[in-house]
Amino acid sequence: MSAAKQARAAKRATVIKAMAHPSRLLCLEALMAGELCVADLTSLVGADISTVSKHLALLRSVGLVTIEKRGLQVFYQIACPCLGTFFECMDDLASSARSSKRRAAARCQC
Amino acid sequence: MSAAKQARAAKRATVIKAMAHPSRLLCLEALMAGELCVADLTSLVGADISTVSKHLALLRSVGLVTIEKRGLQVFYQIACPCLGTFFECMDDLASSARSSKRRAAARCQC
DNA sequence: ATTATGCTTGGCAAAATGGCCAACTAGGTT
DNA sequence: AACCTAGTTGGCCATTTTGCCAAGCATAAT
Repeated sequence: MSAAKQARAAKRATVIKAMAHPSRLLCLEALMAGELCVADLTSLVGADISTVSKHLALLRSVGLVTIEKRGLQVFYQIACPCLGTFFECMDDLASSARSSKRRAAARCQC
Repeated sequence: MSAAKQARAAKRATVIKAMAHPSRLLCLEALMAGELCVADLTSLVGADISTVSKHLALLRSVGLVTIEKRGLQVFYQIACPCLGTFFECMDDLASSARSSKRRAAARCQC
């Protein structure tokens, strides 16, 4: 029983950890408007292309994005359309951190 | 423009990173059924109480939970009711990782 | 065939995280 | 006052994460 819950928590953590980085969130956000290749995402993030490639590989390994190779390029695409709503909810939390219970709850309208 | 997006991504990452650990997810999940004190959560997680206390402090620092002190105990409470839906979505992703785009998208119904 | 382009992978150093023990604080009890 | 009881905080070490460079790989162009 508890073992099953811990296993589930571990799986969830794997996916959530994959999102838990500014560069990776930036990529996810950009991809929500449509697919982009690695070069596009690299200029967006502003890091070395190898770094961005590894970030994307991580997102892909947990299923948050999928790829499609066309010619020399690799296009990354969002696999989970629900992220938008969730991100807005995170924004609300971020701006009401450490506030009273009532205020935080009021802001969260998911 | 891009600076604003990066700032937003950083804030989001702070909140999401706070969730990105099995023990913290276990706590959040348990708290969704109602408030619990640190001792309760500690036996649930199965780690040292000091470790759990630090996990909870982190969740609180980003506004995911709030506290209420009563007597000697500190009761932790969920601040963001939307987490349930999101977690289910993560479960779907976790079980369809590395699958084709079509399958992954089909499973995500958020 | 050679070269170029787009991306991935290996390796390494710096930084951040996680977990335990020990020490401390705040609120109750005797 | 002395003593519990419930949590928090500091310190330390082990592990993980992050990011750059260099090297490798696959596809396309010349």
